[in-house]
Amino acid sequence: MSIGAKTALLRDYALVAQALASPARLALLEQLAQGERGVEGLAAKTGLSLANGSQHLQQLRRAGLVTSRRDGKAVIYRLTDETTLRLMDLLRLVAERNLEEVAQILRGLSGEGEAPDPVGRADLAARMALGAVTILDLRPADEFAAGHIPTARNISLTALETILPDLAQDAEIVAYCRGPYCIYAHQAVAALRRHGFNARRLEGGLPEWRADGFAVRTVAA
Amino acid sequence: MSIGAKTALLRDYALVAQALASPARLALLEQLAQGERGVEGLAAKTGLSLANGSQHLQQLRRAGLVTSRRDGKAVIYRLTDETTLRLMDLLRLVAERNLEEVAQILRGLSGEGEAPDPVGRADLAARMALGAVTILDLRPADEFAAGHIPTARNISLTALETILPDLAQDAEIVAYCRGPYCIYAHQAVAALRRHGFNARRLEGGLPEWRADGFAVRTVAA
DNA sequence: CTATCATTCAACAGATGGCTTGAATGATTA
DNA sequence: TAATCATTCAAGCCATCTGTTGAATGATAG
Repeated sequence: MSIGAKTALLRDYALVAQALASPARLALLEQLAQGERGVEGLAAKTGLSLANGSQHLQQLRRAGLVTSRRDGKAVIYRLTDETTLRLMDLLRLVAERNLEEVAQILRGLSGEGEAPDPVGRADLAARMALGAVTILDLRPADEFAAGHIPTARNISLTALETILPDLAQDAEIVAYCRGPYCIYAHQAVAALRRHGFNARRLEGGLPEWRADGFAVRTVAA
Repeated sequence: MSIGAKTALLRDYALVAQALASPARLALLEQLAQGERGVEGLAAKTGLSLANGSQHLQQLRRAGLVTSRRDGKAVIYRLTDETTLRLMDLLRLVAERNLEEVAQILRGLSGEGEAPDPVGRADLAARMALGAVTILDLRPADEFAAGHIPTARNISLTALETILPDLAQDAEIVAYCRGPYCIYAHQAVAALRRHGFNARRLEGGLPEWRADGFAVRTVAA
């Protein structure tokens, strides 16, 4: 009994890790961190087939990372709680520190120049109160509409060049996207810095900002 | 390039999760959290065959969770850093909150009575300064010898009954073992409370205590 | 009550993971 | 230099995981 309890516990803890152990499921979780969504939307966003996405979602549910409810004929999935965000961020942290390939990819995203340290979320909130910061949201328009940092401007990476004239050369710019796995903000910061702007990334993304209790604005549908 | 970078990053993050996704490897990590060890010792402690244990350890190394060095003809493994402890604890937290089986097993370990909240580590340190607490270390003697909380008494679960007369009925007792996965402390607390003692678990175990920077005593060999 | 539609299930093929056995490595020690 | 010893490698077997396809479910809308 006692010896079996330990085994059963380890098996269950491993089940949670197992749920995180697939690129497809991590992508689903990143999407779910933006807000709840139906199966079809999630599959489309992550490039999975419908049945495959559904199966991955069920695996996440068995591990307790997501829950689902019915809304009409659709099934809406959402993260069970924000602890999952911390798990995902720790996975990234360990990979970044200990896996050479990850460090190399991230260096590549930042271009030749050194990437400056990201801006802390409390830090950004303080600067926003002073009104002295330009915030760029690099996510697709629908995710921006579902919730974004107040005063942030939604812009795609490809359209970034076109708004350069709008930006004051001495402005302080902070870019963010989905969260710690998202690379758009890295690339945007690299591009802006190549043009001489003072740009940095936000630490984490919108989900982390929201989890910290900071204000989120939505666009009325 | 850009689209491939995202895929590669997710694959690497999943690799870290994959390393955690096996009961055998979680057991190895729990052991390694007590201190560095050779392959043979780790295999013996976790009940794995030598070759199998070696393969699991290599998988952990590929994911960057452990590192190894040679010492004479032995290979000594150790945790890369203490971030792994946080990952393991989060896995437990999610499982405890969201998986019914886990909650049920933990309730079973605590016996009929409600288990009191665990004692925080800073809390215990403060009480120790007042000298008003009895600390029990439930781990095997060799792990106790490799490092334990000062003033703690090493006692096995089976021998616990024999020391009951030593304990003052009104003493405050705090029990701990390997870490958040260890069940000895749960069981010891349940047994002590059945006998009317005021016993609680320490939050986490020795590795977490050490990671928080509190003093650890070792027994000279 | 029937038709519709989003989601899930079932069955399959291919790939990967886990454990065992026996041989190979590579640093030490005699 | 040869022998020893802890560890790792290689090969094989079985189990599990992944993604696909087509059918089944179950709630809504007509």
